[in-house]
Amino acid sequence: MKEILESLKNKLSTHNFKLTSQREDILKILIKNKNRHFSAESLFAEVKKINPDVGLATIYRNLELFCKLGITHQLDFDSSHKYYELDLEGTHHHHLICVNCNRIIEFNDDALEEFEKELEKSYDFKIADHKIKFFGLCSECKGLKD
Amino acid sequence: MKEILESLKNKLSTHNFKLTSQREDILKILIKNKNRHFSAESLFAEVKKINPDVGLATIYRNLELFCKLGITHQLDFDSSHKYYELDLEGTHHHHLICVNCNRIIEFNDDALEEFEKELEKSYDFKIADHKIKFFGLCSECKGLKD
DNA sequence: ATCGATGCAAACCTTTTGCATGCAG
DNA sequence: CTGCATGCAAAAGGTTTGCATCGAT
Repeated sequence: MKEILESLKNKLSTHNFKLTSQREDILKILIKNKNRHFSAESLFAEVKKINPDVGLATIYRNLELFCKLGITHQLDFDSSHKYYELDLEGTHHHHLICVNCNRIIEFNDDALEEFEKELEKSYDFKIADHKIKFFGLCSECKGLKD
Repeated sequence: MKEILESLKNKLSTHNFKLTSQREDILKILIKNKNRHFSAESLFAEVKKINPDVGLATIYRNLELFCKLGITHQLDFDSSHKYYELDLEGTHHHHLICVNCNRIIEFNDDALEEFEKELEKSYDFKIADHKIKFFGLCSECKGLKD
């Protein structure tokens, strides 16, 4: 935990960005909630609990900065809000989204690689990244709908 | 072409929605550009060429209606605009998006079914739908980057 | 004739930006 | 000290809504 924060702070100073208390507070919240998907607004609410004086614009500006530095990345579950997620190594994953309770389950994509290779051949396309979401009913909601 | 329009108009009247000239104009544009992805604004521009008096609010209201009726569906390529696409049977597909020239190539997903079945087993999740996008370089841009 | 559909403009919501002040380096 | 970062408020951009009018049934 501590060492994640240190390495991210390090990434900031390496790129000559200042280590402000706001940036540290935002990083702390992101790290503490590794697998949560934050909107700017919801992150703002969390950071305010630590530092009531933070401004929403600071959240937006730093989320943009963090995405550029690869500290976070942007998700697009819906097209009226932007969502962000901490981008730790070895956590590349995708989402199963329950359409009933909105729970989001993450999964890895090892099995996808083969499919990608075939796609690249068929369409003469070099794949660099992907975004994959499955929608349906999670184990609990499946039961309820029977 | 003609018969697609008729069947969609039929879907409207079946559900007791009125066949206004605006709705017909919107459908005509969508059908004529089957494989284009429209923002409300770009669809508005096209419809205006046929009917200069149409209002943007009408475009929004009807795109929402058409999505409810399954005539169109919403895409989320980026989270600051909503994009829409005609939803014809047998055209379920996904997208290869070139990060260099923004070209969008569509592909079918037959090979994906097996992967889905495994996911359902592993996570005890009933998959109903999916959204899949691959990002990379298309055949032309691949060459340029060599 | 009725009530849903439309056009316009205003409202809304999320995100971005300008500017004066604050603070890390 | 210097210039980047911040907070605030205003602006921007996309979408939705209220209201009077229009027009399909």
